[in-house]
Amino acid sequence: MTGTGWQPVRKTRTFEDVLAQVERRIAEDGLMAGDRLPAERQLAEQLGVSRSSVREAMRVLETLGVVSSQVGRGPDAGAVLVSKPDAALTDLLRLHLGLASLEPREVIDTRLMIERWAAARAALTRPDVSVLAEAIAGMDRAASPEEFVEHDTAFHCALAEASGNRLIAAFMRSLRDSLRRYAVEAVVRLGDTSGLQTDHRRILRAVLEGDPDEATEAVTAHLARAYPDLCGE
Amino acid sequence: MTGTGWQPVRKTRTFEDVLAQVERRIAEDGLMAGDRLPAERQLAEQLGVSRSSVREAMRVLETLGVVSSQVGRGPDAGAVLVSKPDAALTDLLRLHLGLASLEPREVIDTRLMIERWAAARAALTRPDVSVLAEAIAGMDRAASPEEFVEHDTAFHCALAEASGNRLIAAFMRSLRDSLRRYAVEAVVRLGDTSGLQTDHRRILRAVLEGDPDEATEAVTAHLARAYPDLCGE
DNA sequence: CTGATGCTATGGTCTGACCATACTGTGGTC
DNA sequence: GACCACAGTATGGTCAGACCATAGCATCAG
Repeated sequence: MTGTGWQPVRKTRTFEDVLAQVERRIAEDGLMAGDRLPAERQLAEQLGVSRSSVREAMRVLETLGVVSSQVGRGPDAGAVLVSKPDAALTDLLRLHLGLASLEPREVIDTRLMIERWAAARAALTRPDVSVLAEAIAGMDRAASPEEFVEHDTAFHCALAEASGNRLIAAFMRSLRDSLRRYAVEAVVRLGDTSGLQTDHRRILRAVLEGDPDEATEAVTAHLARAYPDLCGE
Repeated sequence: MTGTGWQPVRKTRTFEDVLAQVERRIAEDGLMAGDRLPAERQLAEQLGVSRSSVREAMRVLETLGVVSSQVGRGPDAGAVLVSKPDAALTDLLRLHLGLASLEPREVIDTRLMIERWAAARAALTRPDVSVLAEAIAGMDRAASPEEFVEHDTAFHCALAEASGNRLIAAFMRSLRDSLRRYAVEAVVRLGDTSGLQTDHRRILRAVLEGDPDEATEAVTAHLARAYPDLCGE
């Protein structure tokens, strides 16, 4: 289950074996999101392992956003395959930020990279921009920095969604979740949000007009305003 | 432990409580990579839960690349805090690709985005390029597409490392791991690798000369050659 | 036909046991 | 005193079996 390269010759643990078997079954049977996995007790018997080991494997799959477990009985109960990488990415970023093994700077830089790319892509695909417009209106109405950031996050995540790339959109959502604290600080530091709103409208206009270069430029200007100390790129 | 937003009012499971406690302890005590967590039995007693629940929490943390468990006794035994997000990202991508909830196109596009950014950054930071040069030499010596891709991966990952952003470098490694199969196919399809090598040398030169625009351009040209069907960006 | 009620399969949790591992300390030997 | 063999022990890994809460399902009474 772990990545391809691993130096130590460590013996494969039972739950790792379960993971491999489940992954193999997913690939061979062509299982998709929405399909059900066998019940824990059943899977344990099939693989000749204890239920504990199956449970640990399930926990891993759940952490990776691949399965969702529901108690009870019926079609929706049991371990169902899903596709929710967001929580996994968010947890990953938050924990590694907490461990100080990632600098905020690195996370913010990553966000800059994603956002510029997504804006250009969104301008090319001419998406539905109603969510973007609504988010801008929400920011206009916002009565507190927290509320402003809430709608700001919605705006930027919608922009990433509009790029049409689900991986990048998921990454963007996770980055925003991890950076919410810093975003609020930035808004408080700025005080006046009218400049940010001007930027947002410029980004929206560029997307509407299908001008990727202008969209990239607008996003760059926006982020330079929001994080002036990090603009040196 | 799960991300901030979660609609269902689902009762907090015990292992999630353990995760929260451990995370709190990491934050409050300022624990860093290399520090040890209490033993499973000890932690279970401290938190008033069973060892099973502690183990499930450990499995999650291990999946996220935050802890590493070692059996035996001594200073290196037990659950040690680490910082290895690579395997987590790789597993995440591979599983979601297997579930067909992510298209190869989306992953490859993400790679393009990262690579262009990293090349420009590397050109600005003037890193040690010996690894890059060695990777190019390795590709010259390669006797099979698999071997070529091996060194090609090393080259592109080294480029990402050279950007100085560990998050992006980790993401790049995971992307390459997930895409190894497609990379080999691309090399086989091309047949002749001399063009790719010309590109690699151009990228290396641009980084050496500290020219970020040329580096971006070189990477773009390289990827357009490697994935001609995806060049429409 | 409808509603109430017991049944049952599911995940969630706990307990207690045993194993393999790898360090630690002890004691004997040279 | 230095060194080595060996028992002790704390660690994670695994298993078996039990009990609980949940939630759909089947049955039966009206």
